[in-house]
Amino acid sequence: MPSPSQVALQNNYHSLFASDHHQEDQQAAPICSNMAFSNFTSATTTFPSSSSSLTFQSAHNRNITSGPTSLSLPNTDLSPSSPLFVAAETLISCSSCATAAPFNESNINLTGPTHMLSLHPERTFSASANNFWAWSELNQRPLSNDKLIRSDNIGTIVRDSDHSHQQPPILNSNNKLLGVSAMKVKRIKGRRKVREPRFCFKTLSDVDVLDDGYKWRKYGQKVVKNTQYPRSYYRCTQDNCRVKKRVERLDEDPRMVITTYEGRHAHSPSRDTDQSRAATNPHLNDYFW
DNA sequence: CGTGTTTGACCCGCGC
DNA sequence: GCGCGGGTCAAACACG
Repeated sequence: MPSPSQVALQNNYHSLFASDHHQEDQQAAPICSNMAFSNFTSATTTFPSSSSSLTFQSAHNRNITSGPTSLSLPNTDLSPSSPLFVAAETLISCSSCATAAPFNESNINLTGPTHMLSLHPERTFSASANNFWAWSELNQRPLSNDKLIRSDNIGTIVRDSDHSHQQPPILNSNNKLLGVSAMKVKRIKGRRKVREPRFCFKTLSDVDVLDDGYKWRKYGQKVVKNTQYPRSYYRCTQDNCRVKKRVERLDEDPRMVITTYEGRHAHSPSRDTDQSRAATNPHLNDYFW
């Protein structure tokens, strides 16, 4: 019996990143004959036609629930020129060919610096080893991480510290979708300290805290200025693991939950969760972080 | 009693 | 230097 949060995840999960800026380098990998996926660097997603729509399904939907519950994104959200980010465990299906498949290394051919979003080190789609954070090499527009966070209150994806010399990509102009930003730096007693990498995603969910396989302890809640919904702060309960996450609802669409992870887990997801997940669907871990 | 949440106070970076 | 505001702390509380 899945927990309420798991049910919500099964029913509603989709993870999506996109931004408005156009880039010239195009790299699309077909999943079915009339559907393609592009990574952030290519910044161009190909659709069968201007009137078609894409449907995102989670692996959980497909394998656990009796019928697929999915979210059809309106065409206005995904213009052919918008880059598209999909979490590694997300299934993508095409409205016109009725097929769905999880993104993975075998059915998608990705090249370039970074593509899909996953917190799982073994599921790195990046060309740079062990960097499983989404980032872009192409965008040179200077914008600090702080400004990005404060301008939209959504959160950011932050590059791996190994690449902190590069300039951050940008959110789109509508604050509707997400982008990638630079490392934020914090100092301890005058010494420069590198901030942990960040990764955030937007999820359609009834519950605020999604079951991501890790155990979290809430350590704070804050009402952020000019926002309707409070932001909650969580820390991983594992000893010696300093991963944190923030959870907040989107003002413009309260159905959406913005989850921002900071840091990398130094351990596997909690065993209990893994077992319950594996019992329900033996292939689920193939798609999960 | 152990574990997790709540919440007001505090810290600190940033902009002016 | 000062004020603002996001992030964190920690005591009190809730719950199994």
